[in-house]
Amino acid sequence: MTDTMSKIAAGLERAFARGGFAEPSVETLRDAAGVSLRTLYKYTPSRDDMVLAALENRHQRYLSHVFDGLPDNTEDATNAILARVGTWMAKEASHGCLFHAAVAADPNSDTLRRFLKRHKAEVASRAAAATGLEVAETELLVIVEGLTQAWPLHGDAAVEAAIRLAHALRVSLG
Amino acid sequence: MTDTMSKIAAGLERAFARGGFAEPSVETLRDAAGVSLRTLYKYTPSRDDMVLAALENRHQRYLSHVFDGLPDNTEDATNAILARVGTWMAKEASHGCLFHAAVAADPNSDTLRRFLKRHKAEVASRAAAATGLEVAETELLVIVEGLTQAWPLHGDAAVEAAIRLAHALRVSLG
DNA sequence: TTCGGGGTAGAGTGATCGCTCTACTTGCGT
DNA sequence: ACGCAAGTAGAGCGATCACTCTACCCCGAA
Repeated sequence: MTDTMSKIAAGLERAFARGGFAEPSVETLRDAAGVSLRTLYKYTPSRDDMVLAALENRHQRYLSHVFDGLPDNTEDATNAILARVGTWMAKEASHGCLFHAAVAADPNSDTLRRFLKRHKAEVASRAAAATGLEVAETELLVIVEGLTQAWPLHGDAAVEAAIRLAHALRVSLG
Repeated sequence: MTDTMSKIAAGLERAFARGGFAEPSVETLRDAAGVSLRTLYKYTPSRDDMVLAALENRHQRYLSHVFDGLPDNTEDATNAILARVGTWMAKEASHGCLFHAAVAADPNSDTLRRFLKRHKAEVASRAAAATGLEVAETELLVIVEGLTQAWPLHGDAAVEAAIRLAHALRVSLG
């Protein structure tokens, strides 16, 4: 990945996160990317490609933020993951999950739906491994997704509720 | 609400549910509503009003589907609510929550954000009352939201995971 | 010194969009 | 019988959109 490409991807992610996927015109995206229209189209030959580039950037940054350097103890790791999802929402995603937003804006795109599925599957699998809750991966996904959607409405109270839910789940598994 | 208005609202809801909020043109919406362009604009004077009319219709139908005629026993009611969310997803919302989709398509609209908040607050409050879990309303919202988001990825396995989570929550509350 | 790859600036194009307007029809109360 | 409210059909308008194209600049290697 060239320097120009990563600069473009970061700018596109910022623009779509701010304005959603429907509204920003290609000119707005160009300004956010900080390159000329010709260069933007060279690296991302259509607006749809710009969306994909932004999501790829988002995917890597999200995984990094939530899963890098977790504590070894599985219960500590569980609480850390949920708290980090909260800080991610606060700093980056006050409007909600960007992948769901992309699918919502164009629900009939198979490419976007596959991208969403891949992203969530990797999140769930990494969370299951770090928390030691592999036998309840779907429950874990429900908690993380629920927290992501409830955070815009309840803020940190949603984080605490998610942590209590995860604790109850762990207890119920013995 | 006149006959024409409810026919329009039902058609608009169908059109936005199928195509998302960004893509369908007003001509497509007119076809879905089954009226002339002039009549459509008489009842919903702008495309934004068409979105609001569709969401209002959705709100009523969703509450009806999930909460009408629940069993009295709180544990049965809990399972029934989560199962009904699953059947709702299967029949009506295979692309995800329509309210989140609307906000995602236009994340800077205060009107839409307020609408989303009102909808989710009413869902959470009705769920808390029916399940007897008023002290854990936020946890309940996390479960319902998590189920809604996880269903497109895992189908009925998400419903079962949500039911297990709700059970663990009830046990942990004593 | 020259030349080519990779960048900028920005005008232009055809299509599509939200929305309005004119002209006509239909059904009902008096 | 008549008038009016409420509907249909669809052409037209101005703005905006995604995308292309021309013309130019800069810099490092041969």
